[in-house]
Amino acid sequence: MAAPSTRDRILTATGELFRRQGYAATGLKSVVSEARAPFGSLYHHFPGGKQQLASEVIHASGAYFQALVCAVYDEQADTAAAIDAVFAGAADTLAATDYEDACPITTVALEVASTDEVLRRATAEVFESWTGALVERVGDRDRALAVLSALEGAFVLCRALRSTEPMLAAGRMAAAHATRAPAA
Amino acid sequence: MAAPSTRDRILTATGELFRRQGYAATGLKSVVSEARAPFGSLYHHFPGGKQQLASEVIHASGAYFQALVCAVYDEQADTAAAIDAVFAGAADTLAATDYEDACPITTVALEVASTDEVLRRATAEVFESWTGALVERVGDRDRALAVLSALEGAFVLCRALRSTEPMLAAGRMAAAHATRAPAA
DNA sequence: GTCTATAGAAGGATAGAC
DNA sequence: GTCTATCCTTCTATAGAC
Repeated sequence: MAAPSTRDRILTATGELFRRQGYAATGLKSVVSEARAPFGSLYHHFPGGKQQLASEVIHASGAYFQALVCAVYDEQADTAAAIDAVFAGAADTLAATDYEDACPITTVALEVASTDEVLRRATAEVFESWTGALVERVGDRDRALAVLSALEGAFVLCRALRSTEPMLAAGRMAAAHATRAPAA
Repeated sequence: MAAPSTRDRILTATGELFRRQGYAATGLKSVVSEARAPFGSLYHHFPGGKQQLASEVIHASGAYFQALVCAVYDEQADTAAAIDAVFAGAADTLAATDYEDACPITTVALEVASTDEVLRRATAEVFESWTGALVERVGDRDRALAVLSALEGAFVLCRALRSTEPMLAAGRMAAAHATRAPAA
């Protein structure tokens, strides 16, 4: 494959730093240092500054994560097995990465929800896209939102407790719920 | 009631800022300004600086939130109604506060999980305490962690989407799960 | 389009008068 | 124990050479 462009390296580095430590704690100096790019290139490629960079990172990592989860999901034959596989896969990844590689946008989403309307909208678009993909698979929006809530919340607890236990517990609940008949 | 002490005003103000915008984005200058306290008082009462302040805030808001949730829970007659009441109450609070008044420590928990071991432990202790309170009520640790994951994740989605829909969907799932017979 | 240097504001923390 | 002034670092952003 071709070597990634400066712009792509900046996006990737920012995404990793956001996932690990969030939006406010991530300085643009650390970004260019991590991306091995000169500082000026950042404002050349992202004239809108930190906000534009964050907006693009949110959408890019959102799309990447959605593709990843859908790939795991669609390998399985039925809904229960698919949900199980997604939560078990998330648990494995957490354990294998020292609890760093969780949802790429949750931390940022919480930081900006009440402080930056542009970025809040970006995270909302990503969550809506994920919800749409889940609706196609579990059948209705109510169950899709419930399953996604379980996954997001389990990421929080696993990272704080440094344990995969919440992810596995949430997975059992989500799999059972997604295969139950919808309520009246 | 007596007027709150300078120390208490600092703790309260910090808790509100953390809940709204997180740890890294909250400057100590804003804290003392919000608390109407002189800057020097902060280091007089919290010689350990921002980390000590955050640690105390995490524990204090954690205890406060636990008491609040337990009070709502214990007013109900059975498990399903209790879980319903907690999630519905969270949804009402979110809508009434412009989606600002959510879990007081989630944002901070995610920010510090991979960057500050002292604070990560503080958030872990709080989550463990909540889990213990839930175990007493829903019967086992697996279901307690699943219900808590659903609640935490729903807070994330509700704040990002500015909708109570995820909280209500997660509540239905959690109530059904908490009343189901435990798996073998 | 790449890169360096720096401006101007805000960050955490400290000293010391009162 | 209250409060002001300040230190040094880091932040976002810009200017301008190459």
